[in-house]
Amino acid sequence: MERYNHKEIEKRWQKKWKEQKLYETPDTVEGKDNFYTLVEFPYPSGNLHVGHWFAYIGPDIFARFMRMQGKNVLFPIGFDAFGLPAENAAIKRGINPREWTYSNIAYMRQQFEMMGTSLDWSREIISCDPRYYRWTQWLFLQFFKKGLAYQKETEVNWCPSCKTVLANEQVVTGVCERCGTEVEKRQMLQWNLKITDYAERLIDDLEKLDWPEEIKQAQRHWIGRSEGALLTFTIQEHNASVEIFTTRPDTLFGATYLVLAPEHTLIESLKDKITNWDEVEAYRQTARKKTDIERTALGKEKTGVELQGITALNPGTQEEISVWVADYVLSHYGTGAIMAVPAHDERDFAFAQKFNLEKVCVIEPRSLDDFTLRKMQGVSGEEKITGRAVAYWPDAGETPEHGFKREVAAILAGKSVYVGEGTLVHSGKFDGITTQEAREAITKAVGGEMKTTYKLRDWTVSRQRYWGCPIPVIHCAKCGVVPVPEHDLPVVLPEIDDFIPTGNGKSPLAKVVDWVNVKCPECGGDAERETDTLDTFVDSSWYFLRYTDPHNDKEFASRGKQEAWMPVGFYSGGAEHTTMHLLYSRFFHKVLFDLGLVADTEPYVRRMNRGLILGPDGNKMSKSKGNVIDPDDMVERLGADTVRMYLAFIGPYNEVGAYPWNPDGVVGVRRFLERVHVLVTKIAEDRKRLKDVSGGSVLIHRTVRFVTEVIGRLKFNTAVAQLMIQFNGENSEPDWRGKLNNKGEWESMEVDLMALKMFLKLLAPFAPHLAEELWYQLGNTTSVHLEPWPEYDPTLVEEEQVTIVVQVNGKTRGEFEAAQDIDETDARERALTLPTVEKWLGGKEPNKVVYVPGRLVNIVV
RNA sequence: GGGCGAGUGGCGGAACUGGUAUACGCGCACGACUCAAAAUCGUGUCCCGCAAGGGUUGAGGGUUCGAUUCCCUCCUCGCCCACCA
Repeated sequence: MERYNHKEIEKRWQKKWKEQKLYETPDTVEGKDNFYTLVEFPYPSGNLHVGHWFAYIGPDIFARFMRMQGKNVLFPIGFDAFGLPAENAAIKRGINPREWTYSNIAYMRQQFEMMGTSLDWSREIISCDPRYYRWTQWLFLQFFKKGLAYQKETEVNWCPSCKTVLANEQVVTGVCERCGTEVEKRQMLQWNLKITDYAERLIDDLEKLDWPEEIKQAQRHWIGRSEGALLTFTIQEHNASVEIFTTRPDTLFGATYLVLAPEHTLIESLKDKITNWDEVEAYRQTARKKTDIERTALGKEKTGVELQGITALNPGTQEEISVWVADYVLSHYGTGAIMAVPAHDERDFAFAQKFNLEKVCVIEPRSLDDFTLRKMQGVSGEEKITGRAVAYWPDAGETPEHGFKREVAAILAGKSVYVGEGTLVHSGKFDGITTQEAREAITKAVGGEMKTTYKLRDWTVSRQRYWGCPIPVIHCAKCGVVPVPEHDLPVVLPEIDDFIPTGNGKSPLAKVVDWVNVKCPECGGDAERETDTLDTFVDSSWYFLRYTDPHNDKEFASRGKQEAWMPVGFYSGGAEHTTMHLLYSRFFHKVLFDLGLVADTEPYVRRMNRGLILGPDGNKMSKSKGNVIDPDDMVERLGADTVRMYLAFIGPYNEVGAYPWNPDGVVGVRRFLERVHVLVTKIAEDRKRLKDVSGGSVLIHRTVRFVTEVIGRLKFNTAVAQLMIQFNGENSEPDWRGKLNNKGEWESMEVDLMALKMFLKLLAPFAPHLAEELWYQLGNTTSVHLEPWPEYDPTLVEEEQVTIVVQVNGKTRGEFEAAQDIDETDARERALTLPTVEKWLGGKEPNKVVYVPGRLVNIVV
């Protein structure tokens, strides 16, 4: 008998499947529903690591399962091929980015094939292919025409030493990754997409999605909706005003100063009136140099400068208040200016403490409840009280009520911050009303407006990089920004040799004079091409649509083909894309919907973030740590089926866990597959042992039910466990598979052919090569992967006889066998008469008996 | 600092809507086969205890006849965000 030769088996079937085009998906199949399974397309970094395997194996199992369930399954693949690493490789090693990318893709393709994935390669897309990015450009133009793509001075990371713009990932703790120089902020004219216009819909439409709650929650936080008010403060004597945003207009009467962000334009316009301009300007300069990290890391200590010579009028109190500039106010959120209420905001409180500014308390907490007070055990037994903004220990012997009063006194005296709700005080005619009522009342009274703001900022898509999709616009001195006419698309990325940045912040493309200089499509005069390229997140914001119609050269995807497949039924990917890619592509899809280009407003029905595979030492795999598992090597030694099945077995696929690769764990799976191989091969050699019994054993039916249910929930690890139980047999069950004795010879038992076939079908999604091999060995002549998924017999899986557990006071003291549907009276009777139970009762009468039908009796004494 | 998630044997993990905690795999121990070893197969394997029995799902409290599961507090780890007015 031949040993389990995984190399030979896997290679042979991979070739056959390819010849048979087993996994090519037609757009429609008579009598079958379509189902779209998607995995984020990979970046062609060079080779597939174990993480890629893990990423694709789960969905591959699922896709194979869905196919056998009778669905016409789209499971496509492509490459997210633009991006920085290709350009870096070009600069460092003098390789052409295109060649680098395409040779990586070629290598990765054959690795994917080795995995035994059921991907449909006929629909492959590559985002750096002009046939693809032509449509990226076309879509960009649709955004532009709708006013959703615009140019604006936007902040970039600038390395003064390399004289280049840096991507966020090139800035490590505030310094340039390459040269270690401190990174500066610099304003540059950049293309942005107006995602903020869609903020509300992006939040509201989350409701209807079948996504894990934590992903939705993360997106809500990212978008960051907050309800508040815009209030206007006039600048005394200078005929100017400042608009501020606050979520707490009810605290207006406690606003004792204003703070402007260093970048606020008003500062510049009041230059003449500000008497300490030099000081102010110096502060602004320092703030500009600071990176975000510095602004926050040194962060707790507040800094700022008063704008001397100007004051503002608090529209509530009509009192003059001072105006400050401080970098704890962010220019890009709200209006870039705040009213500071030190008595009721922790940051303002800290600032006021430092600069000795007045604090006016305008809210009085009504009761303990306003503090959301909690009593708890302290270290030495005393009680600690926490409120929204306070946490303190009452003095010895003090009751919580005393502590509360003391704290209220501290708040009223301006010695403590209180950010909770309560009743207004020191607020003129508004005294006595609740903070909730006051929000709108005060806003109205001072002529402000209620306003919803979002943390979400517009999406800057300009990149000063070569290896990206060219932005299809032309700058004409006369006509301004002119879109490239659609019939001139694609704007092809020119082949160049010099990828070194220009030094003035422009993309290397700016040096390609022939390419840059064009005639204006409108006036025919001299004009220049835009030299920025698009963020790669733009490429990946619509790729799932292209898969539905990958070869279309008339449209980005025809409406009919889209509708055959969209929306994506199941989308699997990494947790790192929760707020970026997932949000961007949802935004894209909504815009396309509004343009009448797609049918749904949401692209993905179901989303799952997968876990992470760690090195054997429990750390993230990295070359420097030497804990990288090379999948090629594992496949060589153990076979793709083993690696696949081990990855399925390693932990629950639908949870964002981190699973260490255990080299010893893999051998367990390999041993299992070897046993399966030996068994089926032996049986196939000795056909007369096969017995075609109708029905199959009870165990196989239960296994079918279990595996079916669990694959649907993506708990592949338990499915594998059940397949092992099935194969090893269960003591209580008649052995379904025959048995080998110690010498590897058959005991004279017949094998249930039906059960064996069902087993191989269940195995097929996990170990597709081995299952196929054994399936043919049993005499079948068509692929196991084309078989319908086995069905279980519901009458067989229900147990008539069950074990009912008997507890006394919640502790298990015995059990008895009974019919599944035994009624309460009988169950109670049986339980009470068990000798062990009688012993534990010790003659006492039970107080109560709880009966859980078909499961347990709990006797309480 | 905030948000989200997780803590179960020596290890990865299982346990459906609260109902026999530790399935399955690894490891380990013993046994069979072998001259021997590897491989393979079999048996055992949460802890304490000779046993009867008792204890155990990060710690403490609560709800319940019954809690890994629900609630509260705390601790630890992971991820994301980080002065968002």
